[in-house]
Amino acid sequence: MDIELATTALKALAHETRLRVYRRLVQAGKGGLCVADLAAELDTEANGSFSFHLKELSRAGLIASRQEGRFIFYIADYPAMNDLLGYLTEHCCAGLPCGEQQHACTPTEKA
Amino acid sequence: MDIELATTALKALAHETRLRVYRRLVQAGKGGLCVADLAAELDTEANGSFSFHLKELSRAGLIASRQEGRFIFYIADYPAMNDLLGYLTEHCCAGLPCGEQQHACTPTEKA
DNA sequence: TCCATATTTATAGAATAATCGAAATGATGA
DNA sequence: TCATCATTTCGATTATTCTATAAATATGGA
Repeated sequence: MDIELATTALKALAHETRLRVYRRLVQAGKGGLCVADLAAELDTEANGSFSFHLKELSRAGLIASRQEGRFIFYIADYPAMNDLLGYLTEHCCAGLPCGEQQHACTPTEKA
Repeated sequence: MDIELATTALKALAHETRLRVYRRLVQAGKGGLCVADLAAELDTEANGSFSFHLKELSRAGLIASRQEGRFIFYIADYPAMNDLLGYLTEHCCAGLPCGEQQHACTPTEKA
């Protein structure tokens, strides 16, 4: 993780719609959600603006997509998330013990 | 943590200068660093632009300040950081076991 | 008091990002 | 093939954020 990648990811998350999309996908697990369902759940429309935000999250490497018939499913990229969180807290607290724990979230096959 | 606070924090971090400041302060521990030292370490200048970025991080609740003589020390707000990280990963992976660990970083008195 | 240092505030212009509506693409089933 | 649904692309407009510069405030020392 370098600083450019990190700011791109943070910028992508720094928007209400995108943050809600991302959190919902993180919660959805490995199966992901298709655009229409995602929009419905977040009480918004699957229009140009929504598509733009999905692309921003994709571009930042935070989510990926997969086509299934005429639906496109988006899925959270868990390793990318863990990298970002790790980057924020790296070498914290001047090396003194502070109860630091690396965050880890690696979904199982079933999820 | 609500979504507005979260986007404010992420927006604050989504800038190269501010992210570098923040990471440096997280690493500095409870003592923090004064503006001039911070700027020197990050190879930038303690000018209006730098001050603006510090204020953005402050406004977002990510850092705090304390005056000591004519120096102002900035300090990372660790609980705020932990709240933000927790917010991003809340209820991840559809409730299935995924090795999730809450991040925790609570500096000791000495730090 | 006067000066130097540390930091912030103010303001304006430049750069970036967000929103909207309409048109375009691509997959599916009748 | 045609109509339809799901989604993206494009272009214009508006809003937000960044940078730079100068001036202002506050502190401590001569």
